[in-house]
Amino acid sequence: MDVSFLINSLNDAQRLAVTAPSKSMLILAGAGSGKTRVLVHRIVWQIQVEGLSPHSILAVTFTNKAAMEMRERIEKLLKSPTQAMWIGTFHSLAHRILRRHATKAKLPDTFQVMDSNDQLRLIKRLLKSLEIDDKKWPPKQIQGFINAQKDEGLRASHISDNGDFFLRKMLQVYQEYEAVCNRLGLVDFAELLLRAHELLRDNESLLQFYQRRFRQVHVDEFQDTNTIQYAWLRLLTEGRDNLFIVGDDDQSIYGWRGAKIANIFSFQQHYPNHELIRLEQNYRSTGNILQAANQLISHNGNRMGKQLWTDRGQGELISLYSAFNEQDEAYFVVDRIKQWLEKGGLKKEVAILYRSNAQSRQFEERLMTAAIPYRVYGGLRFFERAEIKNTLAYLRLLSNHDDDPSFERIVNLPTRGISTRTLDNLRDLARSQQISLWQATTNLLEEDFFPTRAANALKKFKQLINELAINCEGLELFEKVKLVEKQSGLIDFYKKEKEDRGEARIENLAELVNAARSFDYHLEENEVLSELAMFLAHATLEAGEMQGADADDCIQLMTLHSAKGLEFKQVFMVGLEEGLFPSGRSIDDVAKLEEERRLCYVGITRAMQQLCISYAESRRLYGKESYPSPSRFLREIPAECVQDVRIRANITRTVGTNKNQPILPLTNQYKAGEKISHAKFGLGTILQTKGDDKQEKVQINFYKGGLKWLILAYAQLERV
DNA sequence: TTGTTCCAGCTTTTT
DNA sequence: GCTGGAACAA
Repeated sequence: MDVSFLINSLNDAQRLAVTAPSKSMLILAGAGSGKTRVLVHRIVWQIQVEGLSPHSILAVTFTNKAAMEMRERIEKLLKSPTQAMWIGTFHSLAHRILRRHATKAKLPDTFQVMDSNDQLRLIKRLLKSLEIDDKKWPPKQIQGFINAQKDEGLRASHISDNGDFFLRKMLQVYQEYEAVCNRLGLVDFAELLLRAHELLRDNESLLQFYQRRFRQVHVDEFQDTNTIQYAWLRLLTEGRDNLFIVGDDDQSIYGWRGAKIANIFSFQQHYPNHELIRLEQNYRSTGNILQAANQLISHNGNRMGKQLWTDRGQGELISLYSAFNEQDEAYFVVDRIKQWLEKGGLKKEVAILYRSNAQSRQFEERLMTAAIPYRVYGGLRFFERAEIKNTLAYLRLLSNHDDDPSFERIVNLPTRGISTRTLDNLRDLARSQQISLWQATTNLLEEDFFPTRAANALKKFKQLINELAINCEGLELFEKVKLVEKQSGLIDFYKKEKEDRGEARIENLAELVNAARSFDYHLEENEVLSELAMFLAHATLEAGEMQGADADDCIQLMTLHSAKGLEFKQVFMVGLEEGLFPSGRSIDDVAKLEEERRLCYVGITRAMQQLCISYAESRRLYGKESYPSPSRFLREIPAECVQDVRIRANITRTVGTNKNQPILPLTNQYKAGEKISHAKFGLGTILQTKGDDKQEKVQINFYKGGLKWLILAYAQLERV
């Protein structure tokens, strides 16, 4: 068979990666170096040349969008459908496995996934019932704590509080939270991964089954994997030498949500036979842009090392604009956009990238007055909208009466006269008897516990849910959704809202019916679940593309984070000021600062033709005027790549020298619960750890000094 | 049960 | 300086 089409279009490094014989591979793929292309061609190569069945291929991504894109590109190249191939996010694959082996995973068949909002609500409720002060133990922090532990593979029972009061409470909530989730059949995002890992770890035969099935495992954006995700990959592949990972340590920007660049280094140890290939030829940007990016990122220590290059010439210089204030900055950017459009450029080729969402407003206002259409990324997503979540809560309650978060959400929505007092009674009983709110309702109604009014209201609610269940029987999925929207009273409820607002909500409800109509899920073997339950899981795992058609030609506004993976001919990177970018919260922490620098690197490398960087000399922030100094990153970009747009700024831009970071000694790993002593702050207990080994940070609760994050390498801690 | 007022908090985001 | 959530009054 002629497979030249698979390799003709590739450069040498890409071809090596695609055609290497089966073994573990690490592809260090720089920005714009054709990483997805390599992944896609590699998979098709394995099928068409190595003769692998699509059935035996596993490909893991981080976002649903990336997974879909990969599947489409493979199908296009392969010219045949790929249903048999497992391509998906870590979470959706974990979910799939858990569905198939729910019992072995100690989950009820009807288990449902809850999103972070539901999780937070559940934790808040838990704190109330445990009578824990949410001032001292903020729910958000507890949520972060629980998720961080799960990301590390730790259950509450694995962690010892060592007598630390603060930590003990955290653990108590964690433990209680685990119990409630188990009782209610609810699984949060981190739990999906942890469960899936435990399932394979503890079931030898099952593990062997999947090891044999997946002859090749591919991972995209490997630098974003966290501990448990990597552990899961290791279970499936270690010793089998069949793990193919693609990543870029310089584009790791998600450390704050558990991603560990160190996994790349670990990979090199755990898979000693692996081959390392660097993709350094860039097909996206001009020479100037790449030179700036290379120079900037060279200020980071602890890199795998990589130099992007292009054979396409230097291109235009990078523009630098020093704005008087944030309004001037927006004015300038929109002015340049007008010029771009006058020269015949398209709106969708232009992106404004900022560090924080709050910065978008200035640009929106100016674009609006200039009557230039734009699109802001990152708002609420479809399945996260209140009206959608409310409808889904009804549907969830139909499929699982014990789903407390859903019960809480809609028991009095639309209002049906159920007071907080009544609800408190329900919660008390549910808590003391370890039953769900639904069961508590049933029990208390039987006992004639409530005064008539409350009792009637509750009966009405129960009756409504039961009736809905009966009426839904035998209906198509979308008819169920329609019926629930109508009979629950939600539609009438939203009709009463302010006109435009209510109308938008009702439109969304109609859209939900459409989503249900077009939802086609082919049940696989072993999957006994109803279509409804699968639809609900789908809604949680894939909160939905942010709305607005891609086809629309408009200016793109987004954070630097959400720009990762995208490219634009004209990029504006705005707000390069100390305290904003790098963020003020990262300035005195080496690891965080390096992540900010990587973020800047990501921003620069989004630009294909023109990059324009700006900063403001004065900026209104949180109601106060501030006078930030220009970002340090500006000094790390070589002067010869840059031109000042106005004679104004006189920041010194020197060709950055490699600040050779001292090689810090490898530090001891601390675990939550360990007691330590610090020269200045005294005694304390470790709460959690974060970051890579040389820049590992620990959160410590000091007996005297309170909560602190310290860098282990500098903190000079001693075990007690 | 709704509307008002007060107050904290304020990077980044996916699943 | 704005927002969302919680506490409170009518």
